[in-house]
Amino acid sequence: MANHVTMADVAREAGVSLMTVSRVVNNKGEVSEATRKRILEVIEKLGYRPSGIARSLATSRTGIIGLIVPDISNPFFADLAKGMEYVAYSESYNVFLCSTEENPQRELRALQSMAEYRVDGVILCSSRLDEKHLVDSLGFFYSAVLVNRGLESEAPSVGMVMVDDVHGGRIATHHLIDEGRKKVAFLAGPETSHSGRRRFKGYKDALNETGLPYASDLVVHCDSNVEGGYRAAKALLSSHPEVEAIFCYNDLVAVGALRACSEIGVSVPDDVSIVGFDDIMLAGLVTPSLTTCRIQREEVGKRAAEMLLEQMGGCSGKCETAVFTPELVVRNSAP
Amino acid sequence: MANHVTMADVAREAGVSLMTVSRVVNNKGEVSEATRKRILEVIEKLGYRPSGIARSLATSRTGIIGLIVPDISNPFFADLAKGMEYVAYSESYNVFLCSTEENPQRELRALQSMAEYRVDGVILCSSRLDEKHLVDSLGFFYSAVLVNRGLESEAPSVGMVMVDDVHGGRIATHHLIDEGRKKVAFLAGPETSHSGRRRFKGYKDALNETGLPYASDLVVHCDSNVEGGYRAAKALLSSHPEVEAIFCYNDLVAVGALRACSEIGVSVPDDVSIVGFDDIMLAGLVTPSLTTCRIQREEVGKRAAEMLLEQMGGCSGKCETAVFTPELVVRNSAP
DNA sequence: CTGTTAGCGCTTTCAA
DNA sequence: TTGAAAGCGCTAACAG
Repeated sequence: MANHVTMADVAREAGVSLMTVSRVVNNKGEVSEATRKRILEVIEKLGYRPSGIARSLATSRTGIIGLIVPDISNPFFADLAKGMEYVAYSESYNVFLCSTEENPQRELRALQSMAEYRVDGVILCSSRLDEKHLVDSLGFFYSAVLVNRGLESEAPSVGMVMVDDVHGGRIATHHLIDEGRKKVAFLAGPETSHSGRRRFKGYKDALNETGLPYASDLVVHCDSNVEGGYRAAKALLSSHPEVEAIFCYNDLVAVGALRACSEIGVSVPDDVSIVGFDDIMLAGLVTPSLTTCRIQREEVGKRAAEMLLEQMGGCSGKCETAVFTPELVVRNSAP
Repeated sequence: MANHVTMADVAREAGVSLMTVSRVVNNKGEVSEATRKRILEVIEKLGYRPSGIARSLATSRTGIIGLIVPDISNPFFADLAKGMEYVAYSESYNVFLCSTEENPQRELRALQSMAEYRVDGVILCSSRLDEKHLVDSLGFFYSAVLVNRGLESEAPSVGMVMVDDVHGGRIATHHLIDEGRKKVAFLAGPETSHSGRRRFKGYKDALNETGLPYASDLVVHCDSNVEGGYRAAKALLSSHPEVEAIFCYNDLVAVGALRACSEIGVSVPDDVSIVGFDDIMLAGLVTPSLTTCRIQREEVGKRAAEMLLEQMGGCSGKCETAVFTPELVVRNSAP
């Protein structure tokens, strides 16, 4: 059962004014020890809980940071969230997390409801929205940080934490080519993914730099999970058995590709070598273990939170950008 | 930049009263087409967003459901959250997710902040709180559903969704014993875990039923993740090399045990066989693949949300309990 | 040290 | 079909 005890009830019961109770509740201003103690007792006795809603309305501060991710069951985002929450909690903010199932509609709705709820700031990860919707939505927040999603237009007080996906795509693809593989495919993840596009650019750059031809039918979009990678790899390998290597959008997709290979009797890394992206825990656990591009996910999350807190703290003008560089982790799927 | 456009601004600009704007915003009550259109235009032009805070204060409804889990990076809870959110969103509730890092203090804080924010209902998963703190905290909510955590005392309007862990522990342990293993250890997970205690009961029941002796030094607590399982298994196997089988608190722990075995040259399942719990995706992906007890996680999440919505809907008295029965999935780690 | 007076932005009566 | 008044529970800014 919920409580309907209000501050007024406490004040009446304790025989003081609202303000005195408020001071005690917020540890603000001078209150004599005697009354403080009495009020505390009444609060306890009545089971009073202050209303965050009312307080927020009065102060126009919620103490809440919104965090929006495409899919919380992707360890990449779960780890990011962990880093971000760590910082937020240590500054006594609470975190309002929404997972949008890779669905731009849901993303829009999450953004909207956070705007309506007047969160103090929002961290938006790997947004799948187009530039216009994104900029419009961001306009409703005092401060915001974008993770892994650039902005073409100038947006005021929007921080950015980026991963150098182009670089990641390059080194991953180069690694495959250095092994002597000529036919390198790319399982590109969701079409809406901006990091996917940048990884694709890195992939193409590497092909160019080594004089290998680019073949658009070796690039296949897929869902950003094991199932998506499995399906895409199966289709790809059956229509293009000449493929010698696959660069995957992320580790989940790569694990799916691994399964597909094992199922159709293609040996990894002998017949086909595979590189993933992210270096989630799973990457080191599958057989063969996955060569991948490591991203310091918790650090990315922490940095995003710090940036947001700085922004909320004051100087709202500055629009910082932090960049994390992925590094290649060589394991057995592409030695 | 945030907006400070209020309903009053819209009313003034449109030359109508507050109420008329409110009616348009909420699609409630009769408003002439002409004024409705005009108001909508002004809203668009001014970039007005209603304040959820103010609305909640006036209506004492937030449209938010709180979800608290010990660790969102555990796929078990991520999947649960997915199922739960699916139902919540389809009823146009928003979900406020908090991950407590297995820390009872943080759990208490999450509960408290959700109570202060007057969420319409809360779903609390695998609570690590003791009975008293738990019952006290629950008292602040209109409605609540507990997942995977029983309550000894009677609590009004608290629904429960349980997994039959005792059964799971029994069948897992029996499976190991049926293979001919006599020395069966249990990696028990966190001491604070209630499902761990129930799985332990199942484990002991199975030993009893087959006349095997129970040895307390074959039961080791550990963190609920791969690292925890790895460490515990390593310690266990070095002090008790006679162990022939390990039942693990969950799949993450089991995967850690798998790694430990492989590292110290113990073959699974030849020397030691291993059974996990949950059947997360990872279970089918590691080598050897994991025998485990499957829990229909998304279904559990959905059921919890449905139960909460029913409770919020009306008849606050009834205190339902749903039980899900885990089933054994036999793979290679314990054939 | 304590209390009073105004709101915060919205919705809920009730009236026009 | 529209509006005015009151209040949701709290805090800011002054008084005393």
